[in-house]
Amino acid sequence: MDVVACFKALSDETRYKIFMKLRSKELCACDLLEDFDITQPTLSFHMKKLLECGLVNGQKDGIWMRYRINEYIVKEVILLLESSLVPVESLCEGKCVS
Amino acid sequence: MDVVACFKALSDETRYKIFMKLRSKELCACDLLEDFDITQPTLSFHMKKLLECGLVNGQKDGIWMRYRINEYIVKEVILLLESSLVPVESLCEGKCVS
DNA sequence: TAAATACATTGACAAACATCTATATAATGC
DNA sequence: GCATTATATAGATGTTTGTCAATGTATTTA
Repeated sequence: MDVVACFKALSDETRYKIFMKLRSKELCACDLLEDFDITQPTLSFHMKKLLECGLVNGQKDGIWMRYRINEYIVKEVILLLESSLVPVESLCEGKCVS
Repeated sequence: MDVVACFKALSDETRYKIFMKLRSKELCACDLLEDFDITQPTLSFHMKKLLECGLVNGQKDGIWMRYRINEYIVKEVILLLESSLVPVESLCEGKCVS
């Protein structure tokens, strides 16, 4: 899991909105295309970024691509962010014997 | 809180590492500079990005700048990511009366 | 098999970004 | 006040990114 790639994927306004539109919903590219003022190739470019980092899964279904959030990866990203909230004491701060 | 700006801040390998180095520690720029193979102006550029989005706070202390993670903003980012994990039922899916 | 639909890929291009050197600013100590 | 130290800013530059038009590739249906 490349967390920096995940952040990069979410660091574009359009991709972040796409990600949020996928909350608890499977959507195909044509659904998403209706909601954004971008061309189909641009959407395809953005979906590729979201797929490559793993935040979104894509499944071919006939002529459609069904996209959905990969909760496993999202949870991993959350865990890494939470690790930045560890209280000072638990990090030893040079006082631990080990 | 501009969550996309936060993701953008963390979407660079160096900045992500800086952020992780700040876990539960206050560090000044000169501390950070030792750990990375970049020039001082480049570090300053990265710190500005981390400050602007709010993920990191900076406090001037004499000639030093003391940086630390802003837990409040990190928690907000985590909450937004968690909202992408909401189970389908709770989103109504068009079946709710309201 | 031919047309239509959904999506991906390519190539081009302007804008944004990460980096550097050089210089400026601010605080400290002599 | 002057030298030193820590950090910020400005300007330049090569790289990456987001976007589009044009085209390619599957898949379904007539």
